[in-house]
Amino acid sequence: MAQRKTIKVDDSVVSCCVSLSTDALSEGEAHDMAQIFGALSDPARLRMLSLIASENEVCSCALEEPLGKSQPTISHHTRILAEAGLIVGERRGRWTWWRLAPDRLRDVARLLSG
Amino acid sequence: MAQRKTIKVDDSVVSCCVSLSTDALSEGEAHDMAQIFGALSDPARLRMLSLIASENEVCSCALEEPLGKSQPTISHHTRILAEAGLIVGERRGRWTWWRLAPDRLRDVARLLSG
DNA sequence: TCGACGCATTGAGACTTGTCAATACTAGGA
DNA sequence: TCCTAGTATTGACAAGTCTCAATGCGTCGA
Repeated sequence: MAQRKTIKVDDSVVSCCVSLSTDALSEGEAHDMAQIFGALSDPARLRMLSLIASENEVCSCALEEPLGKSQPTISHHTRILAEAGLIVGERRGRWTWWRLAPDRLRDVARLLSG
Repeated sequence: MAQRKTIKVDDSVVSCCVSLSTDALSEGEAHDMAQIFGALSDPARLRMLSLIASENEVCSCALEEPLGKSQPTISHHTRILAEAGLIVGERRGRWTWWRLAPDRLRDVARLLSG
């Protein structure tokens, strides 16, 4: 089995070298990757990501109307995306602004194609 | 809103042009993408994919022992991966052989980094 | 200090998912 | 035609997820 380095970011494996197609994943690596893909496995969250990506930076309050979800639901989803390291929130006064975690999607993409 | 073409493969959106970071996803696109990521959101399925990728072609019977799951569970997971278009099964005699759907992971990767 | 506003958390209900025992299906060999 | 072996399907249960109403927590302006 080839030697392999992994990088832990926000308590989840992102990879410089981890890939599906090299050799068998450990249980731990599989668990961490599954969490990231789980965050991407909900239509509402994908649309949120898409909105944030296209606007560069979005206030939580600006997500309720286009998604048609209640405020607690939006908060729930932003939390899941943030815990997966996909978005980053910054509180400015009363508002929380969300933006994509830089290069994070690219890292995940590398897991698949690497 | 920019014009955009999509390709349907196995009843799910894979993209030549769909991307998270262009403009807002429709509900339909988000649903289809969520199905693919949902297939990737289970540790057992990720390890299955990894095993298949590293062996090039794997018999169903060769997945039970390394994953420590029962035969019906293995069958359940292979079905989900196949329905997401990530693996392809071929029956030869009594055995079913699984391999990665060519370039499918790369297509999904492009959804994220495109 | 108080009220209003934006967001987070809690609790509950409906729904989905992962798992396995039991059973059915299908192909090969005797 | 049987019997056996590899898979697929069904049914059931536990665990997890999505959603929203109600409530709590900070922050700003008056």
